[in-house]
Amino acid sequence: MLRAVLTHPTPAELLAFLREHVHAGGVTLHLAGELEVVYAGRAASMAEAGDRFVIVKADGSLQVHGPRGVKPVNWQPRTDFLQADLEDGCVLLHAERRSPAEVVRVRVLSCALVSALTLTDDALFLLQGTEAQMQEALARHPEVIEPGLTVLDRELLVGVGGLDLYARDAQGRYVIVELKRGKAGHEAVHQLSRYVGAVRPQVPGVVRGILAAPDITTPALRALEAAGLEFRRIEALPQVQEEALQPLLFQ
Amino acid sequence: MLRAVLTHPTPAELLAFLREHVHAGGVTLHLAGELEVVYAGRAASMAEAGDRFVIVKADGSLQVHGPRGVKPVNWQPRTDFLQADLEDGCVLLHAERRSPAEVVRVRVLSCALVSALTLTDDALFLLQGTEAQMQEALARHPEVIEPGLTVLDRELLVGVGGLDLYARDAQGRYVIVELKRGKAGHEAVHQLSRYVGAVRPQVPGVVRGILAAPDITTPALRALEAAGLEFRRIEALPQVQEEALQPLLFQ
DNA sequence: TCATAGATATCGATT
DNA sequence: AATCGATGTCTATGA
Repeated sequence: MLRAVLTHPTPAELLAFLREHVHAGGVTLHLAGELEVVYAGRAASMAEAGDRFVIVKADGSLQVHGPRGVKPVNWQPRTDFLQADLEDGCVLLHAERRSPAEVVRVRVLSCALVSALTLTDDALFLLQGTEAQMQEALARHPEVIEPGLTVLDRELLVGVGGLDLYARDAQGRYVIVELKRGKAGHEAVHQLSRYVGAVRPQVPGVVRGILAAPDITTPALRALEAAGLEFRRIEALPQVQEEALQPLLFQ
Repeated sequence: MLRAVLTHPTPAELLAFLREHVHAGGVTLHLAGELEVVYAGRAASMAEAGDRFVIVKADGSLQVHGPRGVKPVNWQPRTDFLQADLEDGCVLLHAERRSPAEVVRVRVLSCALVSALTLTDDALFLLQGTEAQMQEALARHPEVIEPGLTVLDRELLVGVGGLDLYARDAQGRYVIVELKRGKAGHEAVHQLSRYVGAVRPQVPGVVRGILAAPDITTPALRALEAAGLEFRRIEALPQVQEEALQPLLFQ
């Protein structure tokens, strides 16, 4: 897994190290030191310098981190071109991307540590508690939303975007359900409103719209009610939690 | 800047290393190896294992990276509690956060490389090309949007949310301008539509809504026209670029 | 603290 | 390639 590591290399040593490892298959590079970074792309440009570290992964993604926070100070999700050079006695990392056109240039003023790792590809991976799981749970147990509700379809496409749940209530009225796994805001109300407006002309009778979420912002609730739509608080999904937790036990 | 580095430490050596450096001031840790990660918090929980590396920064932020992508596979933006222990002969990193309650546990099955760096705090930093700059530019030169336009206000609050620009056209009609620095989509149309709807009842006469952006998606343009709103393509902001560059010189 | 909106958002699915 | 929707989005800002 560990291919090589150097502490306090000279620019020439660093350049040789980078050239040896940067384009080798499956290699992740980690370089810490005093760096100058320039980014230009999309609509913004940026310049920045200080104690930083750079990570270059095998897929060509590059990120420059500062002393704080999860978010990199500069990054490039995918590079079409990646090269290391000497310029004015300093190593220069140059990463380019087309479509959108972007450049990140990292000048290494001094390097304290550089390492090359071989990370084998992904391992098993589980995620639960997503909106997809919430949708699955409520499709199976629509009575949590409202007694007498029958689910007709999930992810039904209407114009642009898809309805989370398309159902019929006890009185036979069509019901459109929009799900949010977190607190619902304006955009959820507009989404639901848009779907209801798209379905109404296509079916006879009343079309109800229900926003189902664990919580809703106060202004969003006002907007929802003003639009004649409904909110259902989803407190818990007991069946789902048990089912979903099972895989964890067999880890 | 480089405090310490170890290759292939035993669990006991690794534990001692972590305990020595993890709570020292201004230290960033980098640990690569075979890791098992469990996250639980908010609405989701997740389990995941494989060749990974962990970065713990001085602010307590923790991120676990896999072989691909800029985004970490697991992370914790801020930790209230961070601790390293031995469990079943493996080092276990335990990071907790209250409000929201979240836990990330990293079990180190094997460690190839661990390092401790001291990154001094931030350096100079420049950014340009933001929406705020675009707003400033168009407020000064509203003729780019439309000849005869007079800007009345910027960031005017109406109910919830704020108008980017509030203006009057050559015929004296009120105009609401929504800006996007990139390609405008649905959400920009909904935002503008919401603002226009909020302002209309409060002023006499016609209220126009203009979405000003370098580009717009086809569905968004259809929605915009259906709502009786307008699109203005903003190709370039020549005056702004010069002005915006000035502060750079004095940084 | 809550609510809103921007972001070089990233990422995956689907057309 | 373009577009849309979700994200453990994160982060800044204002009420």
